[in-house]
Amino acid sequence: MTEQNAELVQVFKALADSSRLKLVGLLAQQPYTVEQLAAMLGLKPSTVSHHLSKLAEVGLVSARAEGYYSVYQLEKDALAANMQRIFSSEHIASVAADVDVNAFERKVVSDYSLPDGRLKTIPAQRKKREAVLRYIVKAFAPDVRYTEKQVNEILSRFHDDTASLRRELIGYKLMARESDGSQYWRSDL
Amino acid sequence: MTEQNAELVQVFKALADSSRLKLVGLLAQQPYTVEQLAAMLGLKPSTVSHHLSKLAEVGLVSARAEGYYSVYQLEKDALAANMQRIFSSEHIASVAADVDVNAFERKVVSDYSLPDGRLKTIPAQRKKREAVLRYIVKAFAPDVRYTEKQVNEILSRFHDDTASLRRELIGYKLMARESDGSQYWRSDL
DNA sequence: AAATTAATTCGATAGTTGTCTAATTAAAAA
DNA sequence: TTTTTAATTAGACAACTATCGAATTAATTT
Repeated sequence: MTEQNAELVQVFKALADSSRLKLVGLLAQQPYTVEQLAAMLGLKPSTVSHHLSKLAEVGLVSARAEGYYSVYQLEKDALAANMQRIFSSEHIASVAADVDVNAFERKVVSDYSLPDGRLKTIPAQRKKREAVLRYIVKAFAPDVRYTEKQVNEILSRFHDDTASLRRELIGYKLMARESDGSQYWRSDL
Repeated sequence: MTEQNAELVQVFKALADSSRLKLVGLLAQQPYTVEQLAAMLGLKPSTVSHHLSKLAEVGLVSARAEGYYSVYQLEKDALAANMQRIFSSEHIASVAADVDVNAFERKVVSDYSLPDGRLKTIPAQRKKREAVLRYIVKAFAPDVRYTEKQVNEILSRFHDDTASLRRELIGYKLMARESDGSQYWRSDL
């Protein structure tokens, strides 16, 4: 989900600043007031307050009121939990879960197709040729046997050079044929 | 050291972007070319190249040339190493190692001091009073016994209300005295 | 009640950065 | 060799943000 990603990005953003990283380091030792932290970092209290609220937004620190002081402390559990969460390998994988892994192949097919659906050319480059062939092979039904003539008939809807297309489909193991060449069928499933 | 901090900040910055986090997620599954990644993320190749170079700067990904493609892959070891490094509690502490923890107390003393070194007032607030007293007590030599008269003589260089200062020094256990009140000495070492 | 004081919020500014298009480089295909 | 093609670099623009000073709020001390 994208929200997963967004939440993670927020945590990283919160830590991706030198001043805030120092704040976390200081609060890891003991709680401090805003004024104390400001003096130690050489920043204005308003600036430190701003940083602390960013850290608090993602749950890394919390404040308790004491007199008219705000005493901030590190939420060590939240920090540890985030770290666990962030770097478990399953999660790394899921960060990309919502991106469209087929977008590249679709783009290639689109780039090589004319408005009427025929191919401009057969791509010379391996990756792109394969993408186009994987698209073309879908024009054949699964579990159906075709004669060479029928195969050419279908392939001609994509490009005149049906011989090349047929040879490549076999080469990439997207289609297979009888050793006597009498029948063809999809073998990409 | 500040460089430690700076390097860490760079790693966090590298991960603090939604697109780059997706790139890491994708490359965690398998290597890809820039063109493929661009299609999957819906970005221009130049943008993806820019992101990848940021990730490469901190060692999270690397590229190998293959034809005129650049095939990028995730440096899983570097990722794991960073994670270890980042979240070991010792390191967290060291992130703040170079900030001046005494800056707050020095600022308080400075704020309450006149140009001639005397106190404007004795701070009413506990934290600040303690900071000032810790500064004043340094005017007494360690391991020396003082009469009350000598104590007052020294304290009068800071403020006329020597009685209050003396009482507070005892109260904060920065100085001690004989039960008969005949002798005073530092007890803050 | 009046005056201090710590914290927060608001507005402004300077610096950073994500993204794009255009130009350049390097390598492969024709 | 000439033409494609993938990648990178450079330049530009818009969005974001770290920091500060001023104004506001909330709580304490006098």
